[in-house]
Amino acid sequence: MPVAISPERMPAYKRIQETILKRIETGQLRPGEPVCSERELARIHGVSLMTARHALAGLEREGRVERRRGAGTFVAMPKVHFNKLMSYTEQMAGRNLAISSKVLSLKIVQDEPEVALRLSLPATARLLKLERIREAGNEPFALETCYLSAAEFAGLHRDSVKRGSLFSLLERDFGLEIAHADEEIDATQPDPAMVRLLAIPRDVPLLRIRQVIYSKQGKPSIYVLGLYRADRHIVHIRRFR
Amino acid sequence: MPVAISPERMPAYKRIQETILKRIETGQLRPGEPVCSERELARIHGVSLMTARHALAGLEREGRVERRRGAGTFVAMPKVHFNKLMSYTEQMAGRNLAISSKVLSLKIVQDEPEVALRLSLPATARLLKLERIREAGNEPFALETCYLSAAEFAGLHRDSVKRGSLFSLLERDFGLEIAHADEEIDATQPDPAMVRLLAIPRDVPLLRIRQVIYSKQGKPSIYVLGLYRADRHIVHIRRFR
DNA sequence: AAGTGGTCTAGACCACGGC
DNA sequence: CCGTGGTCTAGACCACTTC
Repeated sequence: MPVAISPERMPAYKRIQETILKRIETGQLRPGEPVCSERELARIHGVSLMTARHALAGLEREGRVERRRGAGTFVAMPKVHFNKLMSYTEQMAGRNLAISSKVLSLKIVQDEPEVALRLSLPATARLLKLERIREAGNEPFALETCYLSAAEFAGLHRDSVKRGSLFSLLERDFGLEIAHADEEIDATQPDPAMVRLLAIPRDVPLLRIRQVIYSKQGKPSIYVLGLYRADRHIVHIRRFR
Repeated sequence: MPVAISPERMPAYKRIQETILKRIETGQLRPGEPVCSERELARIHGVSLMTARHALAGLEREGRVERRRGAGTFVAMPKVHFNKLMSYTEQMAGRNLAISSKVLSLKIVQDEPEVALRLSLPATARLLKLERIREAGNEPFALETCYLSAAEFAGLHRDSVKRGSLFSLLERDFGLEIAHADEEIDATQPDPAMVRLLAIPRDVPLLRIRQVIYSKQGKPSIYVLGLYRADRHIVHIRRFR
């Protein structure tokens, strides 16, 4: 969670946003209920109308609030998070499946130049390669292979990876700020090694998802190759016209 | 394309946006080049600074323009359209493949209640069902089955469907305004009928994409079940943290 | 130093919605 | 009718970038 900056040097419009967000998050303000009007906010916070407007307009852009001319401003209905980048751990948290993962290997490789290129690194760069089996209820569901710059993420050890989510580890220990990921999805027939690893019949196709995960600075930081048994996984996305 | 409202009753900030957009689209203003500053715009259009600001802020939200404090406002780099909803025809337009489609059948069905439910129609509603083979270079690539409310889209005939994109047909002849689509992606083994229809080997998996396409009014209007040979299709999406 | 965008004021009129 | 959000003015100071 981002630490709140001292409210001293925070712009007025942002202060107003935070007080409203706090009231939404604590449940004092429920979805559909009216938020203070622009004029009320201006009076309460001792700012001009334009500033109060700016605050509400920002919240509307973020989808937290809905504005209806002539009627007022209302807390938006709870967000459905579309196209949200989540780790396997996070995705499974919503279900009541006992999810675990098994580290197959964590090593440094230098012979996968095509991956290095995806990460905008020189073809000869040293890469951390992490292979994991994802399981739910002790049944293997997927194989995920992550690649990271060995130079940038030096000090990543098998022990730290074994417990908990890689995302939160990288965010906490390496200050990585994840912004977005570009994904390519197709499907393949499992090869014999995959059939054995995932303990699946030969005729279950695998969803293959290649992710390049970018930091807020726009740097490609992680490359993930995931193979998911297609009879147990569905990808949900929303597209816009 | 939305018809331009008479500029008489158009807000000043919107007029300013349009003049800038026109200069971008005609190539007078190229990506990376500076747009007039707030102060210039205010002077040129005879409006206050806040109004000029409002115009630029809107363009920035839409990703048309990039603002850098202390430096200026610049035309944004050409948009990469992520998570953009496009018909098969539109997707293929970018490639230099001769794409065509063959209508297998267009009929009215009443025995697929699960589809009716996806369209928020009563289970017994009559549905238009359109089955098409998509081909590129005379090679079959995909099977797409579209469902629409027979009541709402009465008058859709085989002849009109045979030429051109279904999307543009519905947008033009039925005033359908498409807003977004929710997709589910997984993969399956082709059954014998699919092997024959697509003329593929048995071991090529199929990407299965189920789309519910919504109108701007929020009504689910089209349901599409697509089966794409996975060795010839990749789905691209962007996810956000 | 000059110019830019970011924040802000203290007002104004309009169009729209609900009562 | 009154209150709401939507647009707009004519200024102001600040932080920042570029030169």
